[in-house]
Amino acid sequence: MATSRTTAPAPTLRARRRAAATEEIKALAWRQLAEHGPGGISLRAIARDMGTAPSALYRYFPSQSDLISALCADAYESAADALAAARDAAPPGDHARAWAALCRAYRQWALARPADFALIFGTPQPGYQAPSEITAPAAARFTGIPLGVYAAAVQAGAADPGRTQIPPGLQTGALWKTLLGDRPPDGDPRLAGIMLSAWVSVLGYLAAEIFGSLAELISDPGEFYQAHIRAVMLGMGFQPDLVRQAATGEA
Amino acid sequence: MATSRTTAPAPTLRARRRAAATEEIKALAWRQLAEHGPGGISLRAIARDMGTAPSALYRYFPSQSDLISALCADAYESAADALAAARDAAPPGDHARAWAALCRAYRQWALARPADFALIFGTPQPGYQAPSEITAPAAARFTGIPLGVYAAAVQAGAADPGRTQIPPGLQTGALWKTLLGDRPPDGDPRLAGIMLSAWVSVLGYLAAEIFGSLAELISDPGEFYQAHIRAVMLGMGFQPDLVRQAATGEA
DNA sequence: GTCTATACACCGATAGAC
DNA sequence: GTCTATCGGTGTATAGAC
Repeated sequence: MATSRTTAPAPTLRARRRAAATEEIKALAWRQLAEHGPGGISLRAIARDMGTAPSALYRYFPSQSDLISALCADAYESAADALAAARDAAPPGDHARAWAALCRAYRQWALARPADFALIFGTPQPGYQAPSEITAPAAARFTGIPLGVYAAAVQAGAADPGRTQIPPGLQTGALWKTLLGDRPPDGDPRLAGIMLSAWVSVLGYLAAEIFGSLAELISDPGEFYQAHIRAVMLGMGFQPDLVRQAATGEA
Repeated sequence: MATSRTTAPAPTLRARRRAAATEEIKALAWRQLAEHGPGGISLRAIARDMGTAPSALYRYFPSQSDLISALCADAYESAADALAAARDAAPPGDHARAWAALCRAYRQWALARPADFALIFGTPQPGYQAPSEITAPAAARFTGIPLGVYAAAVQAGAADPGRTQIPPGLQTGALWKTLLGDRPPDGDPRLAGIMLSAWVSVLGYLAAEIFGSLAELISDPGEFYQAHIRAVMLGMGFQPDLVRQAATGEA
């Protein structure tokens, strides 16, 4: 154990090489994910592309499941980044437009990275499920963004939870604790339930569009998505006139 | 071609044996689907369970894709049966309760047969997509049931499309033609769009619950589903007082 | 028409030499 | 850390007996 006097985090060239290899593995896995879908991630193919032996990869990821878990976390981070960017780019005062922008960014992200979307929200892979200790932080950041936008909208009076029929006291899952832990429920306790119901409605549209069950039903998905968002916003208690003017602009 | 004077459909013991074998293959495939998820359907395992050679199965299904297509059609039929049963069991006059019963049956079906749900609404399998000439009829029957219930509710005055923000003229996909072909749009043209938006919201909840992205967020999925259904019904223009009394009973 | 037998290429994972 | 070799598994396809 006597390598050096300082136990400070040395750059450790070895560690850098290892991190680079790990990133290369994930990048190639991500390409396979996009091309062949989840379940089409082949360690052998990755090794072939890297010019190494398949068994060498097991030094970086103990199994294929661990590799996919890492991809799941990255996908959540990617989605959260897209939402955060849309939130920050919205004009500060218009909360209804901010929510609509969030929904648009959500769809744009899902359309741009359908494999990531499927990895997170689609059919779980047969054997494993993403260990929540890896996924949970990224998932909490992802879900926390629309929650924050909606809470701000309610506080500013752009949305009124009283116009909904969502009862209070619905959220008691583990993730809500990490989600709302440092933010005491000073507002309406129904708020999280309303947001989650709406968020799930948006997810439903995206799943239907991206997984294909919507293609033969409608001709203009973008226009239909706008209408769907409007309906969802009304269900959340947004002011109807704000909804009407917020959901314009390309979907 | 001179087998007999009558070209009438003889029972043809051979054909019966073939049909029985086909059904056995599908049953075993369905079991694998439930146990190992889509993509885990192995022709070799089916052959092993049947005590025959793997290649023998190719006489019944030209490829694995055709087998899965058959399963897709069966899954759609199964879901449509569940919805139709709920519709027919509902008290004739109460249209709001009929819609809520439809949603409950939808969830019950999805929970009872998650593999079928994933097969139809989950991540599409990498290589093939279900040929619409096989899937479309069953899918049309499935989607037509909630559409009929909602149309009846609107006609009876239980729901008012004018309370929504769904614009008309959204539905122009191929399936809508077979869906509404024999039923001219005598009613509100927005009707189909409203129903589809709501149906997709319901699907979103089910996808989130069954695919696992909802588990760590809420503790009582059934109660949350009820609340979600209420919100969706409001978005469809159902009378609020009818919504309040319709969405009671176990979810 | 039906089935058996076989060959091919691919996969994840492991053991052990270097 | 990387390699070779190997195991058991898979879907696909073809040849040929009955």
